[in-house]
Amino acid sequence: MRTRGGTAALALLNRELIDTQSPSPLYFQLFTVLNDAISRGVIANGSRMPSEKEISDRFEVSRITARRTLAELAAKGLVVRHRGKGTFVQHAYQPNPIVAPLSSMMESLGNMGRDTTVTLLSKRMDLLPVDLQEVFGLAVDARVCHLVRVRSDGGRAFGHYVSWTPRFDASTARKDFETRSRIELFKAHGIKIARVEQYLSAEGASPEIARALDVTTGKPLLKLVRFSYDASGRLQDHLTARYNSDLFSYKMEAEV
Amino acid sequence: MRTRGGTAALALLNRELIDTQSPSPLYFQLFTVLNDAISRGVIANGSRMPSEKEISDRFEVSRITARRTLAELAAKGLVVRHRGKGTFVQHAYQPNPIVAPLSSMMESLGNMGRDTTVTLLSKRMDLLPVDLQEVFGLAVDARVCHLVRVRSDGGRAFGHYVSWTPRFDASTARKDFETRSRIELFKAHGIKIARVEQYLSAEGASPEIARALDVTTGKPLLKLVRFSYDASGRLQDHLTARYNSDLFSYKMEAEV
DNA sequence: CTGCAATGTATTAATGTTAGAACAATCAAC
DNA sequence: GTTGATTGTTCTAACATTAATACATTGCAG
Repeated sequence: MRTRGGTAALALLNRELIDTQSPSPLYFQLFTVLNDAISRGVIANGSRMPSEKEISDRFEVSRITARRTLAELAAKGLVVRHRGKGTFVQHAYQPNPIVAPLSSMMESLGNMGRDTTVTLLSKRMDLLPVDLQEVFGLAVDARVCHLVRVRSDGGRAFGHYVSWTPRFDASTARKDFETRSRIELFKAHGIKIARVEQYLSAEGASPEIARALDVTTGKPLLKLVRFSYDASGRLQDHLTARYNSDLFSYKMEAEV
Repeated sequence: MRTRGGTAALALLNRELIDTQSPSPLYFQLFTVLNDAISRGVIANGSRMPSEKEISDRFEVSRITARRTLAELAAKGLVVRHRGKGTFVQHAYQPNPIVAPLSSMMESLGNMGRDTTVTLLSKRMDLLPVDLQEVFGLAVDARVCHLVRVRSDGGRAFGHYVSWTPRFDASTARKDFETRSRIELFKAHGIKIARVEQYLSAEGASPEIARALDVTTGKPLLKLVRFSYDASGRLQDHLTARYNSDLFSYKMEAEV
């Protein structure tokens, strides 16, 4: 029997990763597994993907399903397929994902010596959503500066930010929100933050955020919610950040 | 026209939350949205759910799909349905989710004055997975103490822990892993942790973990990976924790 | 009781998912 | 060239999802 070099990726694929009982289509579950493996570089660029037969054997699905999975990856441009040869990863992935220190003002520190850029998706003076009206303690008809931004590294968006800041006004130029750091902007508007409170959790990508981060709807994202208060205890800023955890994670170190 | 009190929950439901283009069935996307809202107490216990017609109008789906959504919730026991009356939430949900301080040894502090319990799902001397062999720097055939535990609060599992600890041995009683804190166990085995390194990200629930945490496969979970080193820089413990973020989140406060 | 709103039930139909099977075309190893 | 592995193509078939429509049954307000 010939051993054509084998498929290293195969060893990483496990029947336990998919669920026949889930209402989500099998081909899509498999797509998610392989897509993530490629995005994270677990299956290296240029390497051969498992064949249709290997996938169908390994995961106990029909060849049709295995085929559909690879076809979706090919449609997305992550792999190329050649009759008689096989399926190969073609994806200039980011070798090391961004690892940001988990500090109080992490968003601004997200650079970490990296050349990240911010894009302003939307800037409006808007009514607060119901759940924030209470915490801000403003009039229900108050219009508050509402920003939606995306942070990218090497052309790939990894963070999505939604913020509400009463003291920001319409006067600030769009470009300032893309080029100047958040701390600078706070200073420029006379905002002095004395205390921040942050919550970390996970959330599936809504269709809107999935579009902005170029991921599939429902993909698990790391979610950070930050409340920034001034010395008098008044809420000055509310930020909700969502991160593609294939490209970004928080790191924390401590001496014990 | 009569106004039967209306459905408060309706205001919280947004067309933007579902994606017609997603391969995931619409009824399942809607189920996820409503299930989460009930779990988090956003839709209060005892309150009326939106009717089939309200859901189908609001989300622009057929009544069949809206109906299927409510039927799934009823099958799971979260709501009860009465012909002519409507659908009502019946779920003794946890009023305040656990909010743990994000500190170095957070897992042990997860109690926070709460009465959480640990269940040991599995305890084996096992071969290390490939990706950990390198970081531990042990022989490939070394058998390492491998624990799988679940932490619950009020009968509901919120955290799933997988750990690898070379210095733990077969002698320790199962019960010790459920009753004694991790720090105590480290001490008892002569392990002195000098430095920890932690990474936070998000991950969809695998079928196995979904079962342990009683959530649907693919549900976004908060993931923490911790490396614990001794004074000589040797890795003494590796922990992967996954949290149901409906029930648990990390909190961080800082004076600036 | 009447009328409306809500859930329960049924039918038809278009489309998508999964499986099994057979065969064709391409590539590389021998 | 022969052989085996791989992807491409084409069937059939069972089942699930979603929609549109109609009608029945139950509960409640008036």
